[in-house]
Amino acid sequence: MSQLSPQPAGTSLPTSADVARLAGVSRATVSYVLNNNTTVRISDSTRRRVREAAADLGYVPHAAARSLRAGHSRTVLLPAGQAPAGALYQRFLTQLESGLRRLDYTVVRYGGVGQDADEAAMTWAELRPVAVVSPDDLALTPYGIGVLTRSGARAVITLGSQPVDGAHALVVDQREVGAHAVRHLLARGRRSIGVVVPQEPGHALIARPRLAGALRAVEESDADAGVRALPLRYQEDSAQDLASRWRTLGLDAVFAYDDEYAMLLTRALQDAGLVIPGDTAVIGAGDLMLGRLLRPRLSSVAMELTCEQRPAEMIDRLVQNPGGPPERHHLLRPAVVARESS
Amino acid sequence: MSQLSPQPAGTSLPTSADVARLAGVSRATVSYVLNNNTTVRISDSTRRRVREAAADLGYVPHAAARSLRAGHSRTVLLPAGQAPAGALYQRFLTQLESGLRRLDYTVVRYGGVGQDADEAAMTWAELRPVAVVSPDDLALTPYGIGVLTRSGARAVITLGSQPVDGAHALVVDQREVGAHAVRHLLARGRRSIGVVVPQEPGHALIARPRLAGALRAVEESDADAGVRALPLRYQEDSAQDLASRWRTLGLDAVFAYDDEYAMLLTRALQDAGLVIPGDTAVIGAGDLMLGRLLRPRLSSVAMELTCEQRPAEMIDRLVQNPGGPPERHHLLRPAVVARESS
DNA sequence: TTGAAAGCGGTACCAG
DNA sequence: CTGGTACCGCTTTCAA
Repeated sequence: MSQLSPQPAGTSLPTSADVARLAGVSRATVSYVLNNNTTVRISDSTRRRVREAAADLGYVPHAAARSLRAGHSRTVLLPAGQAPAGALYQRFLTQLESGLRRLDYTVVRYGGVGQDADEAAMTWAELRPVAVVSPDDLALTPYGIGVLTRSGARAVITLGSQPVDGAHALVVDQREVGAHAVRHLLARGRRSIGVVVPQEPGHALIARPRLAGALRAVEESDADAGVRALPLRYQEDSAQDLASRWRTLGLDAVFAYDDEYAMLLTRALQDAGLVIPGDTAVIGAGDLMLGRLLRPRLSSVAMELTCEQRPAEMIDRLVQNPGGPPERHHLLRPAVVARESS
Repeated sequence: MSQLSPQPAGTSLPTSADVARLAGVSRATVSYVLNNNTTVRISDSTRRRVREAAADLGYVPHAAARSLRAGHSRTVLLPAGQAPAGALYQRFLTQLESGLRRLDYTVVRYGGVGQDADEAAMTWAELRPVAVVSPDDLALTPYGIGVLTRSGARAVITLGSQPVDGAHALVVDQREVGAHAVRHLLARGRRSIGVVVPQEPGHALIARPRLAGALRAVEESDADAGVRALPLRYQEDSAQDLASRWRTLGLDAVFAYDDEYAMLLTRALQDAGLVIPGDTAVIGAGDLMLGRLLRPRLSSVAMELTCEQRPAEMIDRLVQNPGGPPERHHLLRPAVVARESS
């Protein structure tokens, strides 16, 4: 095995032709050897010579040339939406990414930048990705899906609350989070329920379905209960303002959007002299460790993004076996963790 | 302007030859028109015909073919390290990413997967990136830098605590965070200082330099003070365990690694009957909103990852103007926010 | 078992 | 102003 020695810091990287020349064979042979092509028999001595030549020169194949010739790449595109991703989603993406890397895909993340969804689809298509996982704040259209499909993408997958026709879907249904929270509060006998709606724009895409789910849960219940949206900014003064108006709102419970907003609001309510859960029950979402440190300990809707089949493997399957009917997989598993605050 | 109509869902994406045929011109002309090549004059009528043909066919250029011909791509590689990134770092990467996208680079994030740094460098080199920003948990070696440089990378930039010879560096010196915290505690008259060291492996790369900085700050001071490392897991029982031993440790202050660990530890100390900051001063890092909700309000080392020059623009400059001496830019701006806990 | 050669899709030179 | 054409680096028949 040749040493990885600092090559003559010459001009540019050697090509397979350079390797062939040094090994005294043809470029074809180099390709066979380095790709472990089994359909062709190469003598062991030749193999060794080629390998040594490649190592000596520090040969690195040119991915673009290879995929141009092959007609397809192993690129999976993960466009990041405009919104800064939450921790849960980040973790999911990171896992997906390393899962795909393990299956030997090249993961390309496209940073969100103001582009119309159809423009974006064309930009992505330039890379001829073998699969695309698109978050729903980019609202892929059927036209965009068509472009990507025709560009060679063997799987187009949307990730978010809304499936799109013609694409597979990893469904993250945030409505279920709101519904779980509200059902829990109703079961606890609460009837007048506030639902915090963060005013930070990045949260809108999650807040709206959570509120919708809360509303639906009340409608579906027999109880004579009501839900009210409570705008809140992630700032102490905003929370204090809301807390000071609390008694006039006549609420006996609140689903605080997530644990961070819940902690913010809880503190403000307590400072305003309200007793939790006596006067008002509070539940958050995300089941952060920090919520357990509150007094009373914060109830929360715990969430997991999981799938019976690992998403990376699912994508691999769809890529290897395209043409099937659109698949839907629900990823979000909410579960109420009842603690002291409700 | 032609409509974006659903093309005949035919076989595959058209090539520039198809566009040329439909427009009745040569492939060269198509290339000139679509790239707005200024060195060559094309009649307006031809331009229009080409543009229409391209739109009608839904033509999308093939990025691999283009960069093969060009000999280089506009790909910037952002390998993600093994460790799950913290919120600050995530935000930085996201900003960098969209900054680069705005400058028309294609950002490729490589998910961390168990590879030796030199192997990784060769894998990256296959993509012929124009720049690489490598986090320091991948410990790029001079050999790896050589491979990347010779593969056409016009800027290799390390991101982390340690600059590497031959590469530019965005230095994130976590030691300064520990130093700031400890200097603050010393100024408050504290002399026996604990430093929390999280036991979660993902935090080691940050925790170690923060501890080192804390030690250095004590050494550099005139005070007769000492620092002691306090292993802690991010679990209530671990914090309770530490708190129960607290009095035997004889500490009058603690730098709790970050605000989350600080909140965890604060709660445990208070539950154990200790008074903060009377018995023990506490300071965290990160300046989370939630820390302000604690009683006493949590002091913290606020951090910002900034640079007089936006990192994306800096990379662009290095790419356009390579060959200069290695640059070092310090990104981390720590600043103590003294509240009630210290 | 190996080599020669034809492209993959674009770009850019040079001739017309 | 436009068309023909060589070539970027690699894979893959087809012949030898």
